[in-house]
Amino acid sequence: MLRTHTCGELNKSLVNQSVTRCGWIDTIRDLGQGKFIVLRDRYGTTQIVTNPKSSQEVLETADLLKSEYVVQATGTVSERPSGQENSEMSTGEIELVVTDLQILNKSKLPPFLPNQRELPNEDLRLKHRYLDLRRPQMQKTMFSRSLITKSIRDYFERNDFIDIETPILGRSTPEGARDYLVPSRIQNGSFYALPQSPQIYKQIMMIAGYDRYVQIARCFRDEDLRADRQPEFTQLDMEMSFVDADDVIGMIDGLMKHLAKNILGIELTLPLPRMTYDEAMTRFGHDAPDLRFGMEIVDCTDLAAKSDFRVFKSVADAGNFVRAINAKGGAAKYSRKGIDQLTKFVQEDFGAKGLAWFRVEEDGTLFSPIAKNFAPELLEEFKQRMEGETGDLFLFVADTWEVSCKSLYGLRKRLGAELELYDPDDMNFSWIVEFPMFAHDEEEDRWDAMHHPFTAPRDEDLEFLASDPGRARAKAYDLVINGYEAGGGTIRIHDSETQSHVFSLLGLDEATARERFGFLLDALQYGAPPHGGIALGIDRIVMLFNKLDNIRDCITFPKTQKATDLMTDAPNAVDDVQLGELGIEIAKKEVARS
RNA sequence: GGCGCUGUAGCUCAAUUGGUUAGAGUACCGGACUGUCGAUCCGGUGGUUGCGAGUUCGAGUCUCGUCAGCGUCGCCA
Repeated sequence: MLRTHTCGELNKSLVNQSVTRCGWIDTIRDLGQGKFIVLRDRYGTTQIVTNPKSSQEVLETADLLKSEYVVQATGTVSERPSGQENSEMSTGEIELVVTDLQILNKSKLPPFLPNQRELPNEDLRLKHRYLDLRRPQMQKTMFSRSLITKSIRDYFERNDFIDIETPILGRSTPEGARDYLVPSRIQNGSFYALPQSPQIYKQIMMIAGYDRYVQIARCFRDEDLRADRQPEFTQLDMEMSFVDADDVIGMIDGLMKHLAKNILGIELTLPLPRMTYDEAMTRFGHDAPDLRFGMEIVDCTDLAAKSDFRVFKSVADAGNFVRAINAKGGAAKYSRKGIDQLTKFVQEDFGAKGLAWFRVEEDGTLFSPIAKNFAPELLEEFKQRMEGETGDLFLFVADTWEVSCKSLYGLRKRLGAELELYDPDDMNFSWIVEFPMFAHDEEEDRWDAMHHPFTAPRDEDLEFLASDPGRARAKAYDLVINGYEAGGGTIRIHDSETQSHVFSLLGLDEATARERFGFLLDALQYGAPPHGGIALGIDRIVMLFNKLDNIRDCITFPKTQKATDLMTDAPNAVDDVQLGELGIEIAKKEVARS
């Protein structure tokens, strides 16, 4: 070992001992007769000092030091003179009076310094990720991530789960997200797919009798990126046999309590609250609502039908919806111009035709450019329904159920942040349950699986599979934290009769189903136990537990929005020899990257 | 694929209606200083304003294109 101690562990108990530490030069303060040099490693920082009594060799070496040099410093731990302690530093009571100083490696002047106050632009951080990862904030997140995965593994081990690895090279199935494909050299023209999730393998493991499976699994989806979405991400994937939805939910409840305590030091009360999908859509317009604040959606369709306002009336008469949110105290914050921006927002992002608004005035009356279309008594009814008070701003979307949900959800999320309706440090855990089995695809007039085609219907909804598929609810559950979908799971179908029924509803004929999922259908016929599970997004959990607002800060080497790794420049072009072995020719060279 | 924001010194940002030699802080380099800890003080280096066209007497500023980063909609069973 080149060191006896790290930079975070020196304290008064070591005074007068000779110790050796290694680290990076964080700062140098040169006072002429002596230098104060702060050395940094992942455990912390300590100050080392030179003075006129230092050896000539030490002084000469100290003169050569620059930012981010890697050094080895041996010296005597000394108490700092009275009044010179630094309470900001964990090692601030002591310093190291250096007796030997070695430069282990030099550093070019970095484009940015790990201790600089203003964060550089993200592209620069990603290009020089090794410098960015030296920043204490990034290190803190990575340690937190490590602690989270360790806690997860401990929890599942205590609960008799088996940690099992599943293949990365798998079979492509055209369901769901786009696959990342890997060409086969041995079988030219054939491709593996990287897993979007280990879904099918873990079901097979249940059939194989490994009744409690867990894996921290890397998953891949070739879709566009977002602040909370990367093409390559990590899931906590688990599956259990002989369980129903409550058992899986209960197991994850326990995990969340364990994590909240270990990572955040807070006690969660179990069970975590649950809300049905239908209730979430009605009250919040979304299946992953942020429950840290209110501002729920209020349905005013019946009132709208009584107005002379053509837009409201026609929408109501057509069987669509006039729904609203009340931005409490929002009238002051949103001027006409501000409301115009909100209108543009719902139009451009959610396809709403417009945004009607009312302001509650000082005298309690409602003001709006469209108010003249409403009888005074009707306005009063609106105010009552919206629980309006002076200074409130009502925002109405009159549209289809889907558009009103999306628009009001978007507005609620935006206004919640802009009006600071919640404490950013709050953590809200809840379940959304009883998702629909199917979503109707209007364009192609067919049913799509809301989750995946192996999801089991609720026992009491079995009959709807035949009579009214849109009414059938699934044994499905999503964990929502602060308005983010932290994960989702289902109880799976384990009998082939129900499975065939679902396939036929999805328009999958037997031959197609066999071609895509034959191995699973076969396996289901050899004694498949009732089973179900869940997958949680580890990156998102790290993000939420660390109060971060983007997932890239939780991943050591993330991709940009164009799915590039700025440090390695992946993806890159490969030479024709490599392509030739794979039997591949590029039809259209759009980008030639080196 | 759509919409929007951003791109100026190593870094973070300024630059009035289009108008003189594009500034500041920080970093860096040199000097001073025995207790600093965002050290301080003095001096200095540093720019093809992402790239390419166009409009104009004149473009960091306006227009078009393009590249990159970010946000978002579509998409993500």
